[in-house]
Amino acid sequence: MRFMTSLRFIDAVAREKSIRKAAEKLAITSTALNRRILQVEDEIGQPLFERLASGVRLNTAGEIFVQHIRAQQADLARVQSQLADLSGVRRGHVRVTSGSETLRHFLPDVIARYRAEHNAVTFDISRQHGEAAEAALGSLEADLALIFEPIRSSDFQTIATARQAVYCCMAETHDLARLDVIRLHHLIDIPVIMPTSQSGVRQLLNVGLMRREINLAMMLETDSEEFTQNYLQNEKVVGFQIPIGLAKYMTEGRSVNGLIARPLDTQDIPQGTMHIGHLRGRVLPVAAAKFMDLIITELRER
Amino acid sequence: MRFMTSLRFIDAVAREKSIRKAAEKLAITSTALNRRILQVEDEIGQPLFERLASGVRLNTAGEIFVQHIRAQQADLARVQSQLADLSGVRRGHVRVTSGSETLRHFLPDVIARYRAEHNAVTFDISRQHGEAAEAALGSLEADLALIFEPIRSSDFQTIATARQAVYCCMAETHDLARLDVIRLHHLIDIPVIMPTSQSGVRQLLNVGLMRREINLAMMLETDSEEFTQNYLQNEKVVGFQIPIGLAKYMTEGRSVNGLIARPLDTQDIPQGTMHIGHLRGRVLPVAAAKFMDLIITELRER
DNA sequence: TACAGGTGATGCATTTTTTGCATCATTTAT
DNA sequence: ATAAATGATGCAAAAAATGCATCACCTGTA
Repeated sequence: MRFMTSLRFIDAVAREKSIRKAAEKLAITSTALNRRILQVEDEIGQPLFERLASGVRLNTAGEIFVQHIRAQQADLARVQSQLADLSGVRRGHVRVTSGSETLRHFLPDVIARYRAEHNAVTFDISRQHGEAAEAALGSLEADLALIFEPIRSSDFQTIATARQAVYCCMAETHDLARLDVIRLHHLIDIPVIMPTSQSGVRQLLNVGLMRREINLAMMLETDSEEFTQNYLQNEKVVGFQIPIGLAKYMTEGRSVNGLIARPLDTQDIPQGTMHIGHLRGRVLPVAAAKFMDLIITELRER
Repeated sequence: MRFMTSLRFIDAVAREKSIRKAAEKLAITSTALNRRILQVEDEIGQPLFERLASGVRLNTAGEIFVQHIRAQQADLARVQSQLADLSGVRRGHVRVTSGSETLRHFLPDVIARYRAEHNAVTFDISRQHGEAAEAALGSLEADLALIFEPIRSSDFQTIATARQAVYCCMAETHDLARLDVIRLHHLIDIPVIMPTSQSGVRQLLNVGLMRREINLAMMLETDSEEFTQNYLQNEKVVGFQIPIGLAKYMTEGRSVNGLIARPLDTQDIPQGTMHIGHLRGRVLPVAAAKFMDLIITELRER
């Protein structure tokens, strides 16, 4: 898009905080880039960047203007998606940001199902915890976010939610596997793997542990679902997960790959809410909107 | 704004429905304009215009794209206004569309008051009846609309309303001037000037007349407030107006320029509502938003 | 304190893009 | 049939964008 060039360049400089670095990324000389910026600043009637010895930084006007640029880019993407849609091509690009919970089973499933019908649609999945995910929506780097507790910003517009209880996850040979529902006191002196403190699951756990004044034998803290699941197969420890992060049927008590899931009693650990939504006030591209519809449908079936 | 040139050109062609005509208005040759359009169509990947022998016309893709262009232009205007505002200049441009009711006293008053404080703000006032006013908001040709009954589109976001009774307006020497409140049957056989049927006042009148099965002696139908007011001074006829369209103090029974206003009994003619609002989902430029605040304040005082 | 390594800005020649003229192929109204 | 519109296109001229070399400046380091 020729007519977006100058704006795209400004966005790049704002991100790199340096004209020369941005120029390199954009594969042009710093001279050309510098002059484009000077020209736009001239047209706007005021500088957008502060010039520092170490590079440049957006000033207040620049912040406002770059936000406009990003909104414009996002809207252009929506328009292109809509145009592709009406030409019957079903092209498009969807940018999703999510906590780690959905990355293992849920999102791969949903995306595969979506692409089975619209194989010209491409995806961008970024893994970010709640706050960062909301920021990504705000700076228009992502279209959709799946956030598990809590929602901080009022700029996040929730489209659908799903209540999720916390499950304990362990080898099927684990002593606790015999219980149908696990109480917190069962976990005393049992080694556990904890999610990191940014995660929603961890925050729910903290609430319950605090209230009951229970300390768990935390043997390891990680934000990697992959590590946790694999480790559980090797040693008799307990991990935590919500249904959306578990393989299908595990919530029904079946074991998968030697692992089994048991719910924590909701008297001990409250249920959390998974939020699916986007930036308030945005009109999503067709592809993103349709993908969100599918997510919501799938979510209801879980 | 160089980076808006191509988009501005396309908008112009869409409005003129002809490349050559648009080129003339834009003070360039049709060749240059034609090629810019071809270039954008090429980048978009599909045509935006249908080529007819009599000119061009937007196709579906074009409609979508032009709507995007106008949204961009409006948002850029908002950004510029915001930038001017933070530089302390208080520059800006406000485009208001309104029925005729407010053009005689209300808007001139409010604008004068606003410009007394912010004299670098310029205005654009267009007179349009309800439906057309809403369309102007939709195509982003106007920022604000003042509409007196009824609101048709759900895209219109009402920010404030004011109830307005219908008044009879006549020479102070008119027989009916002696009454404090006028009933519909008083008007039988009295010559009246009616607003045109698009106007909200006329529609309120129609409702009451229909219900009471009364026919008025309509001597003239006009959409010109100016004509009506001037004519009332020459002949003993009755015109209709709402308070916002009257000079101050006329609703209190005082005469102004030999004319006097008397309310129609609300049992006969229901009160109407004046709506002030903008296109749903729009973020208004600073100047427009502040001007709307002033309108609302003034409205409450009437 | 001097200096090396980084930053953005600028003059000038070169390349790329845009524009205008002349003209073509079509369609519509007379 | 013909005249008068329309948008498209080849080609040369004008304008704009780019790249190179270099300047002026700041910062951290020896």
